[in-house]
Amino acid sequence: MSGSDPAEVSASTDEEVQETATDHLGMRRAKLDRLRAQGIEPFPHDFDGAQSIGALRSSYEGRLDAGEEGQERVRIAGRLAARRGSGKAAFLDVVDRSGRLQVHARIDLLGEDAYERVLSLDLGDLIGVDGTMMRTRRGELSVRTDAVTMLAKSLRPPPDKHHGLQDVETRYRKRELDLVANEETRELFMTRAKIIASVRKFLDEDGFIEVETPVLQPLYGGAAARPFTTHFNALDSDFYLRIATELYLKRCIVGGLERVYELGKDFRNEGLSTKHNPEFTMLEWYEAHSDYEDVAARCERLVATAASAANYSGDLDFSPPWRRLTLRQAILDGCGIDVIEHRERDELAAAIKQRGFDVAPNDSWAQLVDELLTKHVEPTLIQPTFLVDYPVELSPFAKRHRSEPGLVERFEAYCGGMEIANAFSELNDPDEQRARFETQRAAAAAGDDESQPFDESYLEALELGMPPTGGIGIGIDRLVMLLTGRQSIREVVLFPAMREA
RNA sequence: GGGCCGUUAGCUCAAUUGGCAGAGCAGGGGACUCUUAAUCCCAAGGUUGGAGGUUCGAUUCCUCCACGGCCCA
Repeated sequence: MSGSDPAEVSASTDEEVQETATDHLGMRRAKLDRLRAQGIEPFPHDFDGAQSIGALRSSYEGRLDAGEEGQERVRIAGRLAARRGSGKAAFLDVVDRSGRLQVHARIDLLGEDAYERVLSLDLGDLIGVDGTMMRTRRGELSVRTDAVTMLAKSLRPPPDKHHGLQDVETRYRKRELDLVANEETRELFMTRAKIIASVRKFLDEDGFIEVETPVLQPLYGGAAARPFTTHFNALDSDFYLRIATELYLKRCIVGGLERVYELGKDFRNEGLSTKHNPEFTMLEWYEAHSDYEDVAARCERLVATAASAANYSGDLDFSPPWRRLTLRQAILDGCGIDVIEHRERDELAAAIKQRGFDVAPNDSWAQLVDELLTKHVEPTLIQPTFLVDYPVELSPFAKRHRSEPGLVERFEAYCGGMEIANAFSELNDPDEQRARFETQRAAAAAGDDESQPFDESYLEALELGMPPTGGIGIGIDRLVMLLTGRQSIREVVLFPAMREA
């Protein structure tokens, strides 16, 4: 944009401003023009040396009595959130990521022109403030300013200064408005970052290395889910967005990396709900020479660590050890049906009907078990609980149980009525893995669109030899929901998936 | 996919049986040198989500559509 012509700017006089009194954008643009006409750059390039408001507040804790003025020069930067008074002295509330601080602006310290510019600031403008620290007579820590700098003019009005932004749809679609208006939202996403940082630190300190495996995959796998499909132009072939990182991470274990983790997005082409966003953040780790018991122990320690990083203070008790019970026992407790006693499909279906529950006519034995788990057990698992020892039919990548026939060494972690983790002693016998893929192929042929595609290159990797390995996937968004007390995944994802407006 | 609820000023919310669509905040003009949801005075601000229908008259009743929330599948 070229420099504005003062002659043109003068056309934007007070009469014209008055004419468009409720044209918020127009009013703000007029002020922008006026600043430029005064030779003031409304979008300067930098503003060095601003202190964090939160840090400044802490450092003045217990310092300065009410009405007292300090000597230290300070500089803060943030968004103008409120203004009180005007005549010859005004109070501004400036908000940065760490908090809010009052600024006292006086005409005798700023001079008439600068004070006039302070009065013409709009709520939402980004400003820098220089001055000295003081406490008002009522004890409010404040900056007594002698220089206010426009850092970026805001051309749109911010949401209500007191009620914030309430409309859920707008909060999700325009998260920046939510972040500007609602301190709670800012805090939530800072907490989310602390949780994720604590997870990385925990694993790094335990000798894991963070790796990055393909998001775009020629074949998807590692979970029961439908994928997103895309076209790779240069290769002229269809690719999939990953639904899990599992198979590539185990290839890293085959390669000798011993302890690996990946923290990133998975994509599942399925419905949206308060617990499902189609792209979501997953943590998976794999550790050589471990089994699912070792993984469970690490999982409960990791979650407890994350809870403390989040300053969690709710009703859930994450301290290890968590409750452990078998899947069989959990379903028996939850609905009085012993799924292992009824190992045949029709037999189980009869038992379920006898209990008065519906049975979908085409569900397999495994699907019936999964249905019982999801409907009757999962909602009751509030305190952290490991359900252990799953049927082999539900777990194509888990190693058969060392003592229980027909079961695999697998657990799922449940908390707050939600599944948050899924783990197993990894199947490393390539021939058995091949047989499991064959079973999946048969399921696919029978119409199961969540079955595992046959992955020959994964089998080749296993044939090279994978050490005994334990692995896990943890849903990070759900973990954040639990640790921040949110009921919807959309509250903890910055920009959740939304239908086009 | 089904059920229920919602959509009104920039934001937060009202509006009686179907009878001129209102307030607070923000924004505009003015007063104010310790306010903090500042206060006081004045003026302004609307295609009531969209399209139809019923009616003399629709924010209100009906149908369809869009978007969202909650619950169910």
